[in-house]
Amino acid sequence: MIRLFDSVDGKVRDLTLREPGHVSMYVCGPTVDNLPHLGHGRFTLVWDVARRWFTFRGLDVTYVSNITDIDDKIIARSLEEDRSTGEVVATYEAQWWEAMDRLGVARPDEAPHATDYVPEMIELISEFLENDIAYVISDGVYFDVSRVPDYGLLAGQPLESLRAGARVEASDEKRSPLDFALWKNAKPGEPSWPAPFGDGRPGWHTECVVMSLGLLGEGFDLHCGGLDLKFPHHENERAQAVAAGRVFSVHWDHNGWVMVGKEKMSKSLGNFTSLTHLAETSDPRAYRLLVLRSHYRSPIGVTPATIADAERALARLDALARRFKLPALAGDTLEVATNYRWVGDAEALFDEVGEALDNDLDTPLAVALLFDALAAANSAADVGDLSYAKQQAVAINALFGALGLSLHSKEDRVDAISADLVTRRDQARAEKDWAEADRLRNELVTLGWVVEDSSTGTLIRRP
RNA sequence: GGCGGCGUGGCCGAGUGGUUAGGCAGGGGCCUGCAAAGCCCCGUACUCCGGUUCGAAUCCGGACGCCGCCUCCA
Repeated sequence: MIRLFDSVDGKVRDLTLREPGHVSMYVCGPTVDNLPHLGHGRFTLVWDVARRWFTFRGLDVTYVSNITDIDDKIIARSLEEDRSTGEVVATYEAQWWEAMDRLGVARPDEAPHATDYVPEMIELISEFLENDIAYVISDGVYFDVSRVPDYGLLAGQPLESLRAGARVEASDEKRSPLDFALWKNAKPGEPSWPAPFGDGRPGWHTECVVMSLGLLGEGFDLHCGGLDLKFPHHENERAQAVAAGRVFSVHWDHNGWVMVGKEKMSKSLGNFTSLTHLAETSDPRAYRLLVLRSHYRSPIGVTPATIADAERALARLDALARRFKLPALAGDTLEVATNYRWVGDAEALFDEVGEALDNDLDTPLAVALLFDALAAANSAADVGDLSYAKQQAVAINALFGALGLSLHSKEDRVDAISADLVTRRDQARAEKDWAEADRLRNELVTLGWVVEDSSTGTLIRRP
């Protein structure tokens, strides 16, 4: 049984499923108004890992994650870049998927776009207006949060204390500063859709309710996203579902921030590093390993230093893959445990790692166990127990694959000149001509190779 | 003001009331012609002050410091 933290009560509990054997999860996706940043990377990695693990365990996962393609920021961006919102969206959505591919984040089963659900949103808003749950003011339609008795459930505070601390000015026409826009009236030149309550565009909080319920149905299992979405975004989504008399997600969970120094990385602070930049300057797997090494709800610092640290750790994993000629796993296909044979200590390792991951996705413990196993595998191989070593190595590879981390064992293509140097070096070594052997090694190093000796002679690879 | 989180060895980062987290870096050793890769050993940490306890980094209380949410944000 998989246990997961629930943001509503702050407790870890069994992930109960609507349909046994099937997990329906909705992950709030990005607004494509700019390059994806490290914070996006974290949430996509965290929930990709969750999805992969559930799948590995044999659950049938339906993973839905939206693309917000209409929003104030997108409009602002189109003015800034002097091109249509459609072009802005196309550009940044393409960047988004490219970044996801580089991180090895598997594509969602469904990636709905907000603009494809406008009619459904209009229908919902109309329903709220009819029931006096929403009201019209000069700039649009607003949701009356006082109509939801347990508003504040996710915030962990009753409506009154939320209202007391509200930073938004209550001086406008809203009944409460916490009331939020369901529909924003179009200003000249802005993209808009016709609606009975005036041409305009949907507010952010409405799209996810409509899309999640539309694609996953009532009472879907898990709704997650970054911690910053917990309130007010998720609170407001839920409020709408409740007001509409629909059963919303049963389980909520949120991942922690990416920190920049002591501050949270965020759009408003403008302190973000793009995933595009990260991919250009490091092995994208390093970020995944970094994410795996900390708990998903803890804040993590993603800096050149921590990324480099992870890259060095990765080198040890890759060395294992080379040593045992392990196939690269993960990538687009989600691994499933039943495709492997778990016997002896491999089974024990799977049990231990599985227990860790089933317990609120304790990836740091899982990674620690896998590194222990790595040492054991190398150690066994060092003393000649190759069958045990290989068995462990295969299991380690499979389990990292289950978490979406692929170990690289691929051999680099060796050009004729380098191959010749290798041959000559092996010859020199056989003749114990160390001076010549070292000279040839230096030549290979100059050509950019890492040179290692093995029982079968000189091995070269790219760093 | 309300609500929530955090403070661990050089760095990153886990953690259960009492026996090793793990990674990176560093030191020593083994292996190696020398390296590289690999293996083994080492630091004996837990903001401070009280308390509970045979025993607390881990539970309780307090202090200090930091961060976040109550606008937009993954």
